[in-house]
Amino acid sequence: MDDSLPDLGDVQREIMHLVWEHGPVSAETVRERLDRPLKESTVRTVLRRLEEKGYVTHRVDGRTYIYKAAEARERVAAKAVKQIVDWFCNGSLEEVLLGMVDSKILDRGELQALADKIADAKGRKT
Amino acid sequence: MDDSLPDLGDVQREIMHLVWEHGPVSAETVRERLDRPLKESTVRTVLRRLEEKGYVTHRVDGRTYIYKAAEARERVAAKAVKQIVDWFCNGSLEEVLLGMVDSKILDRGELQALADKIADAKGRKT
DNA sequence: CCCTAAGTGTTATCATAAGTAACACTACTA
DNA sequence: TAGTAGTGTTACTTATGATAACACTTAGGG
Repeated sequence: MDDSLPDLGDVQREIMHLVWEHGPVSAETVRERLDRPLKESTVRTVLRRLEEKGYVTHRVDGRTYIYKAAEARERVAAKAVKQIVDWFCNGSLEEVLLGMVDSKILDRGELQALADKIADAKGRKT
Repeated sequence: MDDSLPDLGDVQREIMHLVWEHGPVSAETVRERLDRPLKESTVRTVLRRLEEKGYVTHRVDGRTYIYKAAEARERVAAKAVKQIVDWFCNGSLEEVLLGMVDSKILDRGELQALADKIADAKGRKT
């Protein structure tokens, strides 16, 4: 979970979402809340693989594994973004942001607002 | 090349880099510049697959296919970043940026500078 | 005290995709 | 006209994700 994009398939991502949203969960809980109708064993397999990859950890409660996220959502996202920026824009985050404006993903106003908000936040904290 | 992360393997990414850096290129040119020693046919296969995925297009020059990028680097990066932001941070780019600070990928100073630069650029243009 | 159910460990199948490449076909050019 | 450069087709291997069955274990109810 380090030097590559979040190598997560659809199911894995969905499950990570549940783990992030609903705090520590058992496989059964995950299965219940999941949209798609998966078998217990399937859910457990996915959780195990997520653990192998370092996305979650577990503790044991009685006989039950309780999984929790190993890292916050935004951190995973942040690393992924960094990876993209490094791969495609030589590390220039600015370039990516401008690319977003360029491809209408972000409009100038939003970017401006974002810049302001960040500038503000920093002003207060530093 | 739309609703998912750049689904590119290592070789594919390397080749895209060459295409982006060196403008329109033939398979042979790519092969020459590539770090790893790949056979012609391998390079052509990769280029063909990149074309299927919409990352490059080609025109024919004599008997030779000349490939060029279908989309600018920053745009591909921008879309990828958007995907990440949507998947992991409910579309909040701000959250991701703060996540980057949080995971020491970006320090507050840099973020500040970035915010300023962007604010400036906008000020000039809008 | 033993059996059942809940939960885990192990193992497997299938599909897709990436990396790698050989081989066959075709059409200029010397 | 033959060789070469370039393409089209096809293929093999490995990895991983989605999915799941089945076997094993143990705590708790009867």
